[in-house]
Amino acid sequence: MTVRVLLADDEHLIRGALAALLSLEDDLMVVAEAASGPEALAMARAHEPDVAVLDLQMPGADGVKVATSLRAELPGCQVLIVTSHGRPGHLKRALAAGVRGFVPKTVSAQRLAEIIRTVHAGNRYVDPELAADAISAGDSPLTAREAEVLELAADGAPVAEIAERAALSQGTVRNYLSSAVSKLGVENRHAAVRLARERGWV
Amino acid sequence: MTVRVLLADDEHLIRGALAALLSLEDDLMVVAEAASGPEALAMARAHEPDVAVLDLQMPGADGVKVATSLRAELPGCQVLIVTSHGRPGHLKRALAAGVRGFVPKTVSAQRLAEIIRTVHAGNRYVDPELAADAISAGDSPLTAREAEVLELAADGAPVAEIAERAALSQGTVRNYLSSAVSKLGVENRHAAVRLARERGWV
DNA sequence: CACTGCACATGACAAATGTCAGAAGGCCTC
DNA sequence: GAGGCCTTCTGACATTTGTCATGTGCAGTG
Repeated sequence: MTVRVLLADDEHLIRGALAALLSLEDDLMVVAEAASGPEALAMARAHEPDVAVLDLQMPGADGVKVATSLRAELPGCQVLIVTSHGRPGHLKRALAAGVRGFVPKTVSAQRLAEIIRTVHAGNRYVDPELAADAISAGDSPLTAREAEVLELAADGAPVAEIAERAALSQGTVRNYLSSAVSKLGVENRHAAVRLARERGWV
Repeated sequence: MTVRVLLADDEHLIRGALAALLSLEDDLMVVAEAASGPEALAMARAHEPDVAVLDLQMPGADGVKVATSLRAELPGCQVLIVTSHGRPGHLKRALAAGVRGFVPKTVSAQRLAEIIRTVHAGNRYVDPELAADAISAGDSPLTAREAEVLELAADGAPVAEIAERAALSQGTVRNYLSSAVSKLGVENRHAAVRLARERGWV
């Protein structure tokens, strides 16, 4: 019984190479490839794969978003996320979206093939190191608004702009920013943004 | 006549897949693989490849640094850089370091194989799109100090800290920051940092 | 040699930001 | 229903920035 696989990654080089390698496995068959989030969805609808191997960062819609949609449209399709930069928060989001596997690109193709089988069998697989990171990073100490404001502050926008975009008063924005900064124990909001990014909290 | 290739990329999955694909070509032989900058150098010394295919972002030392060292130690080895995120400035730095080829990971393995041959033959190859970006991005308008200060400002450090680390007075730091901001035509230093990053000027 | 551009500085002012106290309404929980 | 936490606001204050004018010294260039 062969496992029908959908491969989505925006880097042609990697996608092609991966497809070739996975095809060497007798029980795996790459039935579709995609280079963007929306394309991955379309391909999934057209080919109904057993397992979707998605890159976390893709143009259009990221792996987690695609996974969420897939979950709703093709419940029989298991999702496995592959990523280069494993931020702890992403793992949490991915798991919440019903993703069954989460691995860094540092694994070998051999291992990936095994993991695809694991996931296809209905089991979960999370890279132990990423899992450890996620646990040690813990939950976000930020409230919903704090995170929202921090996100709007991400591109260096002044408070006035953040306030406008969030439909809040400037004072409120500064308060949220201030409390986020103190919760994260950093110097200023820009460092806060970076830290929250690293931890995957925004 | 076969081309002896060194492959360096920190992502095992990609490296392995690439090695497999390139090995399908009759005239290419992957003689060594590395997962970090220093390792790439060591492997190059040991195996003296004809062409080194380096990922731009690797732990230890990035592709351009490795290229610089290789240039000095193994003049016969041509360097080809492969990257996911092609920032215009990187291309310039790479070319200055004597790199013969620069391509994004969105090319196919087929194309990559051709480009390896091109580079091995002593010719240069730069992805047209990246080249266009680099040209349109132009040269950095920043002076050496401005760039230096901007870099120190990158992690959201306050002026006082930047001043200390650069051994400058706070006023001077603010002046540099201010002139960088106005040269880049952005709102504040944080946006300046982001823009300079994007353009590869820092 | 005068001119230009860069490095570096000071001082002063305006604007943005960070911090704090306080206060009101909403929601949840014991 | 009292207490706790979140959201939202205001006002006041200290600190940090951004901006500008202005100065010196040094290197390179026509």
